[in-house]
Amino acid sequence: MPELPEVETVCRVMRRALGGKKIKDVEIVPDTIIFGATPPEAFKKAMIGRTVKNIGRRGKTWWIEFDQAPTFFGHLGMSGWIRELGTHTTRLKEHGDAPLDDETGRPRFLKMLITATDGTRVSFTDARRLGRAWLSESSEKDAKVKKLGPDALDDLPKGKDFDALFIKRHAPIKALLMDQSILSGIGNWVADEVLYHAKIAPARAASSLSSAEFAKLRKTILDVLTKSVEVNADSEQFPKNWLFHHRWGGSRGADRIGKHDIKRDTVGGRTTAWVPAVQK
DNA sequence: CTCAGTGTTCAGTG
DNA sequence: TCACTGAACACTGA
Repeated sequence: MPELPEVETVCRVMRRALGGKKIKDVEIVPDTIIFGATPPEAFKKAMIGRTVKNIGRRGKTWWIEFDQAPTFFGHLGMSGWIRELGTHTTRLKEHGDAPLDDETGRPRFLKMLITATDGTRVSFTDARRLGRAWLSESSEKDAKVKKLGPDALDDLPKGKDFDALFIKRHAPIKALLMDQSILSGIGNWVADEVLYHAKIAPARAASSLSSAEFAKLRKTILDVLTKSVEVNADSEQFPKNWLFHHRWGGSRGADRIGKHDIKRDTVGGRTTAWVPAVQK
């Protein structure tokens, strides 16, 4: 269930597994929800025999660029995951990754399997089928990528440019942080984590933030994203003082962080964990 | 059996 | 048209 840190992590996995390699085979499990109207043959034609030139990402959307157009794009939705087969992964459940099927030895919920000429295999799994995959000429021309705001980690606006993204908006700051057309990559848990450390209540109208709060917010976005990418989005390695460790622990709202109560509300249409004693 | 869930999109409202 | 809200989507696991 990926946000920017998880997507960046799987991009690094793909880079290591497939970078510079030629694709020998692509298997598609037909699924008109995930692949839309594009037939399996079109994906195979675009990828088999091609050499991987670059793995790219903007927000939660990623792509594999070859020595020849088109480029293959993907979005992991709520439950998609990518892994290199034959390697260990320690984060199966928390990332919605799929265990191996006992009978076939292949991942459950397999949607796509890419094999390089050296035998390396990379799988794309998605239990809930909210993920998407498509072909497009290039990342510069792709309609979906064009709609994304700047990447929240690699291209975060500075100073007044950052403030300007929010300052005239009256929606809750959390809802705007999760709006992919403003900044791309922040989802539900990152937004909660960031607002907790920035000491800003999630339901605050964006326009009510002071310039000092905007500065704090920007720095906190960078800190949370940088740290979580640094540990390959492995939440067990997130700092002890992160809200993440508590957010799903007590779903009845009885959970505490330090000496403060964690409250659960719906903000921006999503379950929100926050700490009223800290966030104002 | 019921419900929540690390996301996006679209219909409806003002 | 824009800003915003809430429901729908699909399916597993608790």
